[in-house]
Amino acid sequence: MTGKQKAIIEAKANVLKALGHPTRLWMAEQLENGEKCVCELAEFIDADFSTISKHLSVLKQAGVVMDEKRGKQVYYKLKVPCILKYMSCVEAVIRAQAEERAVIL
Amino acid sequence: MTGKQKAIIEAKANVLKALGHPTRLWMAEQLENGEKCVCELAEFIDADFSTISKHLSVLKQAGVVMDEKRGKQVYYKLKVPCILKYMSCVEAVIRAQAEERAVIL
DNA sequence: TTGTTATTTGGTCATTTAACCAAGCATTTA
DNA sequence: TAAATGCTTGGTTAAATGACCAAATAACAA
Repeated sequence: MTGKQKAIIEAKANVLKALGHPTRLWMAEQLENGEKCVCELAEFIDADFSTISKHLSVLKQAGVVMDEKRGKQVYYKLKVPCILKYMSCVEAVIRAQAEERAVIL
Repeated sequence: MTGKQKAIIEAKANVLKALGHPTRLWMAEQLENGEKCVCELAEFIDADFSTISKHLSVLKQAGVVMDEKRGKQVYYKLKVPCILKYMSCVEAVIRAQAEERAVIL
């Protein structure tokens, strides 16, 4: 593998990793219907504000979202909306898993 | 959020997290063209065999791959091949990121 | 049966992650 | 200008992760 190929795979993995946390994935899904300010997201998350802010910064770092300050508030939106189109397949994965476990139990 | 919704988002995040490591993502991509035994994957990965084996078990746990022992070898394959269709979008994300950084630098 | 090959498992350790709290910084409101 | 609001940053800490080594297991070969 060349250095470039390695860098690409690392960047891709980083995007997946950013979405690989329940709170962050939930946030990204909320942004599917348009931008939201931090306070709107925070309303439904049971965690410290600083924790929420840090999760958003992980998503931003990875390139999943972008932010814009307007007045007192900061608005976040998806940068590349297709990122959530994937979820139908991810759901197929977990459905298969669930069925399998059901058989085992 | 109901307990079920929470469980679903956790399971989905778990799949993304499993793919969110360069080595594991690379492995999953290798399996796109059909099953491979551990030794075939290991050939190109500069890590201990035990490390490779553990990465595969993370992918298996998450439901991304399945394994089958045949003779002395264990073969792994994608369980739900669509899991990699996504990558075109992930690539769009990292391309956007790269362009942005290029502008900054 | 003994050895060899292919892979997994258990243990250890350094690093990273994610949570909280406290403090900091803009922006707006009083 | 002072106080309040909305969010981020820095510090701390416990838990999770990922790497390696050594040992275990399983299947085949000698």
